[in-house]
Amino acid sequence: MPNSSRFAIAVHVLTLLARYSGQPVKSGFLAESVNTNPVVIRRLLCALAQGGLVVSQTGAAGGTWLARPPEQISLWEIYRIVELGPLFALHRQQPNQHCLVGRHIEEVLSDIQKDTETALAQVLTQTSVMDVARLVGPCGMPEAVEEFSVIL
Amino acid sequence: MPNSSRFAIAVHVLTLLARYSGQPVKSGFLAESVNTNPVVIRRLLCALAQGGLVVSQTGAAGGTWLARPPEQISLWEIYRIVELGPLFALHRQQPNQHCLVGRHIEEVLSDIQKDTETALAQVLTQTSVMDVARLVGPCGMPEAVEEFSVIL
DNA sequence: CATATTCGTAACTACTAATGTTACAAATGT
DNA sequence: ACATTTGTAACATTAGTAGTTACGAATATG
Repeated sequence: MPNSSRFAIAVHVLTLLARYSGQPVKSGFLAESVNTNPVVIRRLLCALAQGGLVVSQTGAAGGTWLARPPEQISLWEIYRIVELGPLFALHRQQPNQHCLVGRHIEEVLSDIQKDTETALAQVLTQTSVMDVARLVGPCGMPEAVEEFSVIL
Repeated sequence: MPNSSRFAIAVHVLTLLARYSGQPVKSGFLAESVNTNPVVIRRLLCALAQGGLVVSQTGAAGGTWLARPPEQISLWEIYRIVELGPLFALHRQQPNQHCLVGRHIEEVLSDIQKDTETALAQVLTQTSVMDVARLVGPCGMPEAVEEFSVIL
């Protein structure tokens, strides 16, 4: 089973930021929508900030917003930032170097790893955060951040 | 990204079986090449046998061999059998259904999941076990299974 | 038929990664 | 000043992977 759900959460969070663009959104609000702990969200936002996708501000009236227009943020960028490591792992222990297969299998697999990564990149590059925001529902209605906690 | 090295090990093992085709190969021999425990190999072979890629026989002079010519076994088949689950995970907890994004994000991500899986399949389908066996080294030299442990 | 060999599988341990949780310092608007 | 929010450390929990031992079942060979 695949490991982290960070990519899914990151897309979710960035989609929210796109829909509430212009306002600083708080980690607690995002956590409510994702249904997790605010610290989990802040950890993720920290990585996204270092990746240049969002900007955060501390203090009262602080929060996080997109660093760029959502049309210019592709899912591939998000994936690269939050999902460390390749699509499948190579050998944990080095294979037996006295065996012809053991001596060369890692390089062959490494090449295949690169091919799969390229294919994944091609797919994820085609979709932007804005695309996701539109798919989720009609965009442009500037709902207030406050409203949401009321509905909840 | 799946954290397991099962796919790498499976390709390694099947490549060995392709190179020693015709003979039943023992799990202990495969384990020596992979540099792990024979039980780990047998567990993997068990899955590959259920997936129809190999045949095993118990008892003295037993072992495992390919169920089909290696040209007819693609890496995608292997991946599907040993690497359970999609390329990236969705939310662990259900998102907040009172939020528009929370209500629809899973379906959007699920569609993207399918697209990435299709792309991965296209890449991995292009390579067969025979291709890997050839990349690893000159094929066709029917080395005896015995020789290997001597070299070791 | 008896025996040695090998697979299939259960049970247990060790290790690692992901996630949830609490706590608190630093920053910032009012 | 004070309340609020981020950034981050520390720790517990859970799940998945892999290594190991053990043993029954199957099977070739003498």
